[in-house]
Amino acid sequence: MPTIKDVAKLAGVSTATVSRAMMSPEKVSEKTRLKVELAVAESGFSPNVIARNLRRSESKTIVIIVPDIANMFFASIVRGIQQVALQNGYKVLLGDSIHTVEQAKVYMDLVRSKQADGIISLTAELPMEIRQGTEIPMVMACEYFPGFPIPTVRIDNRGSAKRAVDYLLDIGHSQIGCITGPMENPICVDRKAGYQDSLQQLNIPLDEAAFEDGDFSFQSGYSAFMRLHEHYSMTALFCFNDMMALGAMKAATQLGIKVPQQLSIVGFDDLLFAEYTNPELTTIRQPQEDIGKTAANTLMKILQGSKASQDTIVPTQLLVRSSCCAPSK
Amino acid sequence: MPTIKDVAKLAGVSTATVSRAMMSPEKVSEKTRLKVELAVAESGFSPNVIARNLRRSESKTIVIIVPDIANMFFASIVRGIQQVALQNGYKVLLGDSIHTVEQAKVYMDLVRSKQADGIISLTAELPMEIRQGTEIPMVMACEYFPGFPIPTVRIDNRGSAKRAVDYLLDIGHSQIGCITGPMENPICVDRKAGYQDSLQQLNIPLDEAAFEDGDFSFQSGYSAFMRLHEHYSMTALFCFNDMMALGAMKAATQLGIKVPQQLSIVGFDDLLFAEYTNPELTTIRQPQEDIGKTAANTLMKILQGSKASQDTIVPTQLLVRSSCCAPSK
DNA sequence: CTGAAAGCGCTAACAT
DNA sequence: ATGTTAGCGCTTTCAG
Repeated sequence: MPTIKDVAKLAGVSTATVSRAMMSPEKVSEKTRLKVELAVAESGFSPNVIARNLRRSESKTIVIIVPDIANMFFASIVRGIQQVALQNGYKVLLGDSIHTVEQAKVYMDLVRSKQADGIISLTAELPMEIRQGTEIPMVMACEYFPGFPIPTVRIDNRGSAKRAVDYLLDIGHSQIGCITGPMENPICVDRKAGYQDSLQQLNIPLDEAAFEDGDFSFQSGYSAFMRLHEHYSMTALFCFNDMMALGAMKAATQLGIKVPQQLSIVGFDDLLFAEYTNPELTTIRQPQEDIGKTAANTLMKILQGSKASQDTIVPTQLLVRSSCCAPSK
Repeated sequence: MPTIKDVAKLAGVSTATVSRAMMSPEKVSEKTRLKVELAVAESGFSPNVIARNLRRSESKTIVIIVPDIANMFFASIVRGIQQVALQNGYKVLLGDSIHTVEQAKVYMDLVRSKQADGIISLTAELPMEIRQGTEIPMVMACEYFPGFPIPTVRIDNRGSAKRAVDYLLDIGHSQIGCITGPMENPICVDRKAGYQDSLQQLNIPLDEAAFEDGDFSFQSGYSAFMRLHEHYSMTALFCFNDMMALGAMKAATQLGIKVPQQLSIVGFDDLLFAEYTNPELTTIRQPQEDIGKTAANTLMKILQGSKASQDTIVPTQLLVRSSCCAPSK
């Protein structure tokens, strides 16, 4: 591989001039710029970015931490991030933390060791160190943790959940089961509060038996419904994500419960497959790609040195499809 | 951030000794090693990996090129790759080529510019340059391109497709529609050949009307079925992937066609959701995580300088679920 | 507008 | 076993 020295020799100029011709062409005379360009082409030179990064002490790379790369929810967010990162000349490293803070730490260390400039975390399962403020440029998307002094991009989880349950109430349900996510997770606490807000406004008593925990996977939705069905009688079900909703739908079908005639189901996220389920899934749409883009833009600003970056709340939307109907009398 | 110099000063040794203490502890006396470790801890030193990489001219990073990050098929493969990469001390960069060779080239250039050591490509949409052998350490997974001198890890597409269609014939079908992928793609050509092999062995005449092209997306499966249904009468359908199968299933349901009673459907891939569709999808299982691991292992060997790396074919499996039954008479 | 020279932080001969 | 020294390839003052 040719280096900048080779190009300089070939063009009959100094390495400094070659560097300038590439980095800031306006600082170089038209004539020499052309000489350099020619030499670059002729030699097939491609700058060693590692050397450049060392010199400028930046890596032009950001890291995305996802808790589970197999969870389809993150794909579009990643794509959104990738888009604006690339536009800004950044590469994107994807790190799967497998729901462990140890792995998350490994990825955060990439910044310390100068392999990355900043982090976008799609999980709140992060080392506690960051509680007392971290020097690491970082933004969190979707999830958050009260007390973490980190800019976040997310939705109004409480309001969105209320919206979903309001809809079920509107069409006549009052026995509404709920499959939650892991309740250590603040967004799950919020969604549960939203569910409760909704019932309370109609003075419907809360029943702890209406809840079963899942972990956001298909499988957990399936088994949570099986448990729930044992001890709670319902005409509708609200699930904290689409994957669990699909799992629950399968369980119901297997038990001979007709959806939506005997059981209405509402999901959360609006994954790609949500309109291809049978019946099609009514759900709360999170603008995944937007969330990714916004998070990336926020990080870009931080990397450019702007301090005061706020949390942003992006809007959601209830998508009414055919997995719900009025309860049969 | 403290540098190796600071640590050296603190420990009262030379920078070389600090470096040795970290890289090859056995070359350093017990006593000084402890001094160094202490100094490292006290200063909070974390080595600048960029500098190290420059010096050693390697980046300990590999790049995965995926044609479409939103296609769920790739998630588990990526996870498999990530696992063995991490075990071998490599980071993983994920690049979405959005089905363009230009973007793919951008990612391949990361190797030239020393930002990455090697590539695993999950797409065959690559610059033609690599036809005449490339110096870039690279392996291809799932897809391949005849004439590319690159080690590949993939399945027997032709045999697997035949297997799927054989099954449909076995249970009594003979009018079998087929939703293919883009036919420029060699694996699609193979799968189509497998379909034909299957019919030919029973001397069933081939009918070009049985085919419609899709692009592997839900949406394309839906619309391909709508078109196919116009001009071809069938009792069974073979789709080149699960996402299209689900799209087709939705289209059939919408047309009032009962699955499987009036239409049996077989997919391909065994995505996570395949056993949560309604009815559950019979499909060809690709061992996605294994494919990823094998590809990564192959690349690791290449990076360690071993030349003769062969193509590997990993086995598939027909998973019989409830989306198929004998045709009604 | 251009060149000379000084490093970025680290590792690896080569000495001792 | 440890220290000295010379870069890896690039950017960026500082002079001219």
